[in-house]
Amino acid sequence: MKKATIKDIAKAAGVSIATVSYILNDVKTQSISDETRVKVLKAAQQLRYVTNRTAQSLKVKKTGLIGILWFKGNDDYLWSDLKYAKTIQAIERHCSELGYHVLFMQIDNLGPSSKIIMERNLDGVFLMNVDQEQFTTISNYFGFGVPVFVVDSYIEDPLFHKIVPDFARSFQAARSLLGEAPQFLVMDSYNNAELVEFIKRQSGLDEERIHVCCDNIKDMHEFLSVYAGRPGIVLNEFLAHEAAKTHNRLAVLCTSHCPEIVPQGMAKVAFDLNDYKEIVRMMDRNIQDADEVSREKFYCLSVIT
Amino acid sequence: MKKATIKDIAKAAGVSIATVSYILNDVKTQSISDETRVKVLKAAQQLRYVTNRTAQSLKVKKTGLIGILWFKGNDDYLWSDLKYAKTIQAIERHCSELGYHVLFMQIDNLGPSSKIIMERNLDGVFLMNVDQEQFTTISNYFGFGVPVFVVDSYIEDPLFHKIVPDFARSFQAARSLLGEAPQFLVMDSYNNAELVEFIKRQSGLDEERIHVCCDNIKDMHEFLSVYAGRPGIVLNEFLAHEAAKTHNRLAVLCTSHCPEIVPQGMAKVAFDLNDYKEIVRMMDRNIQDADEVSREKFYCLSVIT
DNA sequence: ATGAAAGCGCTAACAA
DNA sequence: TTGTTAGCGCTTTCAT
Repeated sequence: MKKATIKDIAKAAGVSIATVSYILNDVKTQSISDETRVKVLKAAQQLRYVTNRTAQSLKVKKTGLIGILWFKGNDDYLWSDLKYAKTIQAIERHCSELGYHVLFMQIDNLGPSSKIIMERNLDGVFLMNVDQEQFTTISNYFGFGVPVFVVDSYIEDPLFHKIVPDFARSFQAARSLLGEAPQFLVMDSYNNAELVEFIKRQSGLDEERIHVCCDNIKDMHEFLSVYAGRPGIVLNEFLAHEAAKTHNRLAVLCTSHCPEIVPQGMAKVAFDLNDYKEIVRMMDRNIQDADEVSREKFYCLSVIT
Repeated sequence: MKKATIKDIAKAAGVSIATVSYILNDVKTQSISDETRVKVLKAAQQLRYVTNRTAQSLKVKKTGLIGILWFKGNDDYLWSDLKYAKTIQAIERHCSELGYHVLFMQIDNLGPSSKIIMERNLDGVFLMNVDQEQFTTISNYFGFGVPVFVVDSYIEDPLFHKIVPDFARSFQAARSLLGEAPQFLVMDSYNNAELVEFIKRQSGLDEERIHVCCDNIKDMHEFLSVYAGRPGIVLNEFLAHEAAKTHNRLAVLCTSHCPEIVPQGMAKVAFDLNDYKEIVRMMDRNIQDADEVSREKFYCLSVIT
């Protein structure tokens, strides 16, 4: 029970393989008589033909494959799993809409893993949660014209597109939801140190009023105890749950993309994962036009309140 | 800046492409002089050669691609996202160990989507959360010898391998952790109705003592109110959190694979995702040996207490 | 409107 | 030990 090829169709329909290819691909520059078109299509159906994308890719030098490389540093936090799970879902959904398939890979060191980009001839790549060092590693791994979009990293490198939540607007929104200036910030951690710094800056708060959460939840509660009864901002729904045990004047930025779990009555600001539709479209344009000029290299996931 | 091919290497090293192929693939049946081996390897490195897996796949008729098709019915529960995110992570990790790459796809209807299996020539497939109907759809889509492993479905079809948590043992464990017979069961829902029935049976409880959770959390609390103060079992950590608000004699089966979020002091039974190592190995064997006899078609994720 | 044929990059059987 | 070559399934140019 072997799979049918265009050759089989050609034989069955009594035409050449070129003709079959024209018809199956609906090539516009080629005119085909209705008669043969029907003949071929019928044969294709009977033989249960499906395109062999491997062969097609080899020929057209486009695989239709988008890679998602997820750097899973040491942190194995639930919030991080969920955030990226949601992100991956959004990316896959929109890639799918445009006919792309998604290769998913967790990596812990970019060197060997990033070979996948070249080996598999990925058309485009999403990099999630990479730090500066990995960034430089990968950036000289290829100037091969593969569009690379980086999620949750804040790096000034014109080679890459950057995607982050719209922190500026979300802090603003949080403040206005609180109705007063926040006194402190508790935030989740990122592999990319620059992003952490960027977030801190955006919050407008002094360093000592900011706590970056690591594995130890005790530290957070200790930090929070200083601000008892004061209003503050928490990044990510899970930390918000913890903080809610001792604080009630909180606004939470839903960086894990699960606004539904924020405790009732707590002010929340979410981000729009549907923005990935536009982002994937942009990647697609980059793929079509190798030298498409993309002015803007920063994409901010828009705020939902 | 084009990518180097074995042809380029051959030219650079002054040998034939066959020789290059032999060396790069370390073909055992072929003896190669140390001299040429070194020459070729050096050239390969200099040219930054990486295998073109597309071409290779076409030739050897193995893509090294494993598909994960995730049926995301209507339910878009957090617990479900997390459960399958964790599962996908485990599968990817172990596939990676064996040199496979993972194609990830969310589907809402199996017909068109499952074309990916044929188009991309997937070597193996994991199907997650499919119901009976989709099952039959896909099962006649191919007897193409692609090993298919089904996660969270309970169907008697010798064509597929089934993977489910070890419910029998986990109920047992839960009971003994409770120290007494559970009076009720609250469980998460699955697309696969048979699995739901199977779980109910395994619990050993009467139908009316079992509540299957849908979107409405109110229903659950209503159900629970009947059993105030009585011991019971909850499937999945998130529901456990809800239930914990009114009940304290609970044992939770961690079907979302996040035992770390079970409230302190609550009895919990988890499942071992590392079992996927063996499962993926089994799939690998099936791939190598098209007609490998696998006696056992059921895999139960083992219990951790 | 249709077909012949080259060739994408690779492997492997066969020849030398 | 090394090289020649056919061919995997497809697209596409150029003839017919």
